Amino acid sequence: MKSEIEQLLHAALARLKGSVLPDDLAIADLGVERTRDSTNGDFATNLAMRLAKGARKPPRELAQAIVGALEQDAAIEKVEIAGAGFINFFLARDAQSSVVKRIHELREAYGRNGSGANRKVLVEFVSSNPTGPLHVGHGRHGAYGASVANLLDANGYAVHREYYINDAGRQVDIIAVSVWLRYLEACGEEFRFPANGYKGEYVRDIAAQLQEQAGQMLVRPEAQVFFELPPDEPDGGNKETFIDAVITRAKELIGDADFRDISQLALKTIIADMENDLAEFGVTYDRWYSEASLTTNGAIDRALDRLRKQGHVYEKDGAHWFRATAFGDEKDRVVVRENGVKTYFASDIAYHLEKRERGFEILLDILGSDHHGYTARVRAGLEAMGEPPDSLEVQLVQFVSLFRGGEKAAMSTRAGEFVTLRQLRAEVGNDAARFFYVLRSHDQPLDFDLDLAKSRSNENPVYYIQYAHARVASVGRQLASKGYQYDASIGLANLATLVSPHEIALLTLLGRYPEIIQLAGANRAPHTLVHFLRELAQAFHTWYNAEQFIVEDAGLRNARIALALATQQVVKNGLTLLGVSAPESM
RNA sequence: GCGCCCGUAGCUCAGUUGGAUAGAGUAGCUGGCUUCGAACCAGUUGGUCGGGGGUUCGAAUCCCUCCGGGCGCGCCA
Repeated sequence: MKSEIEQLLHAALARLKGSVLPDDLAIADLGVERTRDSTNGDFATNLAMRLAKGARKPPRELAQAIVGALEQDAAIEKVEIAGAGFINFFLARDAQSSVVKRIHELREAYGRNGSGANRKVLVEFVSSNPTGPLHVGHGRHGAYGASVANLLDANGYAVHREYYINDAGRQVDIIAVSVWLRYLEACGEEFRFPANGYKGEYVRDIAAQLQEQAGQMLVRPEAQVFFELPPDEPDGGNKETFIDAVITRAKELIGDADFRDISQLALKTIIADMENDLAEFGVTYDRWYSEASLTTNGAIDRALDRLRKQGHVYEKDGAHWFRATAFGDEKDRVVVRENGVKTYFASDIAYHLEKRERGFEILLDILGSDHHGYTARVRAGLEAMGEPPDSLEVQLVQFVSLFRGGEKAAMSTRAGEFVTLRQLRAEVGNDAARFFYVLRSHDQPLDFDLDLAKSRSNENPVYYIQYAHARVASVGRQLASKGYQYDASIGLANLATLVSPHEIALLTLLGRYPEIIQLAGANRAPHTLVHFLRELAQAFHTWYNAEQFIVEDAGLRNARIALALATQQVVKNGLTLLGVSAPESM
């Protein structure tokens, strides 16, 4: 409807050029928008106010001229000038109710559109280190990323979902040595476990697997060899040395090959667990991309070659530096360390180059808000390699705090508090979790109210929306039990009988849905859809309480049921994009 | 110190990219089930949009500044 109005305005402005409006006037945006208040019509534009200066006419006078130049259109009932110079468009009733027909035809495709023009977008999200189970923070990334990917898909983008596995580097050694130490413990050794080792219960589980596979075959060292290190050896903070000593010792004792086998077992187990956890949460990927593969497939060498050929790498203090400052980053970045090992940053730009090589136009990274420094440097890397820096888009997701009984719930592994995504899902259910995670804008810290999320009561907003869907299903059952049958052709032929304010309000909202999908997709903002669905459910519940659907008059009855079914369809379409189920009964 | 994000009703948050009288949920208060599901609805109380200045027809939104909060700033990953 918006585009029809824009066409009418374009034609009107063309007619006014050279007389009321200057010949060379360029208008980029007609400013046609939905009105907030229906007393101002269905659509409005601020065009006259913006053009007033160039036309040297008062806004209202110019608005009058524009309205006078508009052609008649069957879909527009009337056009008004209001306020400082707004032009308000009121839709004809037929144009309002025709949305019900469209929804009946398109069904689950209603709202989907081609605005993405099939552009290839790679959405990378969660990408948590494979060193332990996913926690509630990752859950937000999963829910948000999956919903954004769904929205982009609905907007006609060619979407690819990817999880980047950090399966290279020191942390892999740390998880491996943690497993090995727990294995030793299970074999009866006694020692002080390193403070920076991974201490979760899952490590013991993997150690138990190891024990099953290996029996008592692995070399059991004299524990003293490393546990008699000086007690004042630093083993806290971030710059650990004790754990590195333990890793080195472990490799000496059992050999690199066995150590690698342990790390492979740990990674395989943990990744399988994360994949399973996310899949149960309705979050699935097209590919799990291994960081380690960047070395084997040559992507890192290709990336470094490109940087070197462009002259953006120099040597200092024995290390190789990327001149990131030449591309707007705040400091230069090491890509190859003094010891010859490539940095995480080298992997990162290689990964993004490789995404470009696979033909992705938009690289959408969904990252924790603590990664905000990362954007500038990866973008600098892309630009230096000759790729468009704008191809990288980063959405930062803020942290999650859990609240229980009005108190902030502690989230420490050590205290054995509620931390994992799996626990959260078990406590509140997948639907409530998916819903609550995207209820708030992703760039806003999230207070997750556990009591509210798991309450099976009227105060829980997820049920409010699902209830609208279930209620329509219930009407269908009631209809059958009263001996009626819904006849779509009668219903769609009698849409003109839907005239109450509640029905008009509902029709208007249904018509807005495709715009909401576009808006939410363009802004990477699933919460926009959540708020819309709440509004839609409210309009439905209001109508439901105000009118009886199952009435004698067959025309009215079928028309109302057609509207109810259209509402149900849109609720379902929206919830599906959010990964929330739309139950027939609750 | 430098950089990024943020501050809207008692609480949790929207606000369609600068529009019309700043809105929801929740909490409080008042009503509505013999009737398609009350997990619902109707009504009502509640605001210096952190403070100040600026830009313009028009600012919660853009700019400056101050106050307050969160997060980053490794040859870690």
